[in-house]
Amino acid sequence: MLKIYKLNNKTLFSNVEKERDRPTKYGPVHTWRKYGQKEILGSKFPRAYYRCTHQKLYNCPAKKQVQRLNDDPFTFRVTYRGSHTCQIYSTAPTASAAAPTTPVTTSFSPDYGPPLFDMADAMMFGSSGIGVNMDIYPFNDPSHHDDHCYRRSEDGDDEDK
DNA sequence: ACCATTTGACCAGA
DNA sequence: TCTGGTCAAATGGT
Repeated sequence: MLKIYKLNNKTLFSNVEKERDRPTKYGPVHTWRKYGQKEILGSKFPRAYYRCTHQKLYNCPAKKQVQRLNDDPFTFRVTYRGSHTCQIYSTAPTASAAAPTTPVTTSFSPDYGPPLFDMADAMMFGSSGIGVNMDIYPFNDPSHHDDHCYRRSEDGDDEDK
């Protein structure tokens, strides 16, 4: 699953930050823990690696990586890998044991609010010059074909060494 | 004190 | 061996 996010200056960064852990009416939001960052050949900006915060509790394999574009520093590619075994995206059997207090009633609907907290992570890539005030414009990128930089982006939970 | 981030090291695949 | 992905100790924030 690949998403493209774009920044604009409207929303305060602090707002984005607060959005991070706040559950919405759509259900609890997934939170990510950063576990690595790498310089990528041919990319001006490093790529950051995240995984589900509650991996330990739920054994959730969900991961994502955030890559800022070379030509457009306001645009980020966020590649999601794996599927959550916890909470709303859950399709895995272990979800029942995983979400004791969280009824999995909400499905991932198109009108699900933009995961702003993603940008909080993304903006940490040397946002110098951009300023603190920005807004986020996430949108799916169905017509994205050049996956040469990426391995499979389907949720089939590819190789996990 | 607990938990997330940082950062270089380490590892595996091409 | 090079590159991308992950680990884990140290660090910082709450």
